[in-house]
Amino acid sequence: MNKRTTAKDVAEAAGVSRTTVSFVLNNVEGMRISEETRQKVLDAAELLNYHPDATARSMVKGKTFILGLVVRQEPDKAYADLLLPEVMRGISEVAGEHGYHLLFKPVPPEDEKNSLTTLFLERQVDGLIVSGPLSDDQEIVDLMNANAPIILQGRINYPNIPSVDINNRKAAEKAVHHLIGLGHKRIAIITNASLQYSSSKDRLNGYRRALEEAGLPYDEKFIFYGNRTPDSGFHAMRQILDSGIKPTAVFIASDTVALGSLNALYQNFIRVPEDIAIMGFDDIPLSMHLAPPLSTIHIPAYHLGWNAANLLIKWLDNNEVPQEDCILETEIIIRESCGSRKQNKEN
Amino acid sequence: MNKRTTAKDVAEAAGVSRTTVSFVLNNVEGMRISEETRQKVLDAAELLNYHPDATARSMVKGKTFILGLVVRQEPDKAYADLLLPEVMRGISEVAGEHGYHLLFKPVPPEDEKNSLTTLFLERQVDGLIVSGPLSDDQEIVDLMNANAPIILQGRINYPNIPSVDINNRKAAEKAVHHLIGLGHKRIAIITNASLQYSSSKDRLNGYRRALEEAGLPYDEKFIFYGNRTPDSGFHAMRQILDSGIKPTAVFIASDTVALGSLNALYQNFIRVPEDIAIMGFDDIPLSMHLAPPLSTIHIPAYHLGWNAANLLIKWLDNNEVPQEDCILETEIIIRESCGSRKQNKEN
DNA sequence: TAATGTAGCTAACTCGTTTTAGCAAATCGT
DNA sequence: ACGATTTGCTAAAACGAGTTAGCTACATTA
Repeated sequence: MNKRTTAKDVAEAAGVSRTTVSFVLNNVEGMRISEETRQKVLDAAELLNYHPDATARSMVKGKTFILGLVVRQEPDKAYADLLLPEVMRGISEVAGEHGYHLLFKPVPPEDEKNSLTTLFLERQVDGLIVSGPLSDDQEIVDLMNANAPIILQGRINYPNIPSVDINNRKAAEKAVHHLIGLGHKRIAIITNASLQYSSSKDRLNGYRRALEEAGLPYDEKFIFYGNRTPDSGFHAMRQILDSGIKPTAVFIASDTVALGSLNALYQNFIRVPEDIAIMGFDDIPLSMHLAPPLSTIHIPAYHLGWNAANLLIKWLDNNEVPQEDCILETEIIIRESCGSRKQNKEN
Repeated sequence: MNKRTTAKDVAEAAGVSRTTVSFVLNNVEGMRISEETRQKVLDAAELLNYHPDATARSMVKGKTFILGLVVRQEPDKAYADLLLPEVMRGISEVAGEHGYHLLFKPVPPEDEKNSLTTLFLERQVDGLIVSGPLSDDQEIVDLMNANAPIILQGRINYPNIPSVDINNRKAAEKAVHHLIGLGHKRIAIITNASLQYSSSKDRLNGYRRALEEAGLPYDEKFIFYGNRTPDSGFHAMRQILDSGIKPTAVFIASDTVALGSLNALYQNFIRVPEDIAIMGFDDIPLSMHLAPPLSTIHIPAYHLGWNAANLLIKWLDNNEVPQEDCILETEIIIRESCGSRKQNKEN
């Protein structure tokens, strides 16, 4: 069991002090090191294959250089989320550029032991990005008040928490408006998740607004609930079919959920879009490959992650709390699942 | 800017030494602490909301309690992988139970700066799980020789590297055998990735074996290449259609790739399974929800992750290098994309 | 020649824990 | 009542870096 090589070993090999080794290897400004010594140190470090211990460095710097990405869901749902990887990719890209690593962890809301707070207070991470918070997430509020650097990917009912998000309400409105424009009057909705999540609530609100603006009735019998998984979409669609409400269109507020719904329709020999129109939400990468390709709302997931990471790192590096929220634009993507009677063809 | 509370603060508040605080909070065996002092310390820690600094603890323990999950792919492909989240879930579950966190990072093979080695030598992580290695991955060999705790999820051409895997060759053979059993004689293949990856090579070999066993010709004109993305599947299928080889069945060695292929067929009004049979591989969670539901080979992804994490943690905690490889069983899942003329119905 | 400056380096402290070795007081045995 | 043991606690070292303050030797200036 050979031990790690430390700065001390390099110092001895080069015949200088540890201090000098540190100065050379970190290119410390204002420190006068002769070119000769410099080379000796570099050669010794190279020879011994020296890599500074990140833990020790964290210790003295007071930073771990790790960002935490926390998803406010049960692990099975967190890992089933087909949009999240894109968000992660955005975060990971920025993190890498700035020398940060990414620690990923699903932390369900009521989880006590592995709580958000612990993650931060034990200094496992320098800061957190919390994806998909509840609209009333007290733990986040507490953390913010304790000056924890934390960026929301989503929204909570509490002011002044830096966040990166889309306008869910407006986007859902756009989606339903599209269905209405195609002549649909009996439009059901399957939510993306339970209404304790702000995104679910907002999307449902958008659905309602669109109906009301068009003078169509908002009827609770047309509301069904998904919970982020294809399975939940499967069951919700079965409920719709069993309910006898006979919608001509369904707005499914999550493409992941829509996957299961489409399967339920397929199994019942109901054709899309001929027999029923389906409008999704999220534009997960595979939506375009479904049969039929899914019309949906595009969320710039990569950019959400990118922006969240940038805000957080600016906070950490410059110690300046981001002030304005970052709201990115969504885009309606018309493919084939609504039967584009209008000859729309974006993307 | 209020400072963190340290063990020293707790000690002062409780009127004892830091040593005692440490003993009490860690329940150190064999150390005699009076119940009275014990309570004073616990109360003080509670009152001050004390959380021990993970970095300092790592420093003295010589462990970070972080596992690295490294994917041997470009970030865009790593995050597009629809099976990986299941593997992660398995790892994450075990890691959590043993007090480890999970650091995720795509590290493409030729990447110099963010290399695997750095991750380990700088002691960012205690050990690594490397997913999807190249069959000839020198960096992994070097790391192993440097005694780094590292578990492969996959296989490389080098002995004695602990790994968790499936028998790709046999599984692919099973898949193609199924197609042959249905009467197909003109069977094309789209690989899951480039042949530098061992899994791709093994699956292609399985395809070849199945054909040869059945006395069917192995023809290079029937081989097409995917690279883990739906897009690559789309293009490969287009090539098949353009090639004029007119297969009656295609074995696509990755469900993710198959997604794009199915889309290409859909766009060309080619029906599955009526006009062409499609056999997938991986059984990603959404395969069952596709239209038509995809027949495929089930990989126990969660359990691969679970086993990899367990091996790694055993290695780290007990300092015993796992000896035997762990090969999990696959299962053929017959759904509808091959047109089950035989009345098979598993799952 | 003595005072000042500067180039080139290092000793020693710091970060917040865990852990080893050991000390004083209380209890025990005879 | 005196030595041996046990109880209950603490001082100090260690982990591996970064960083501050300062030291020596030599060059420059008055």
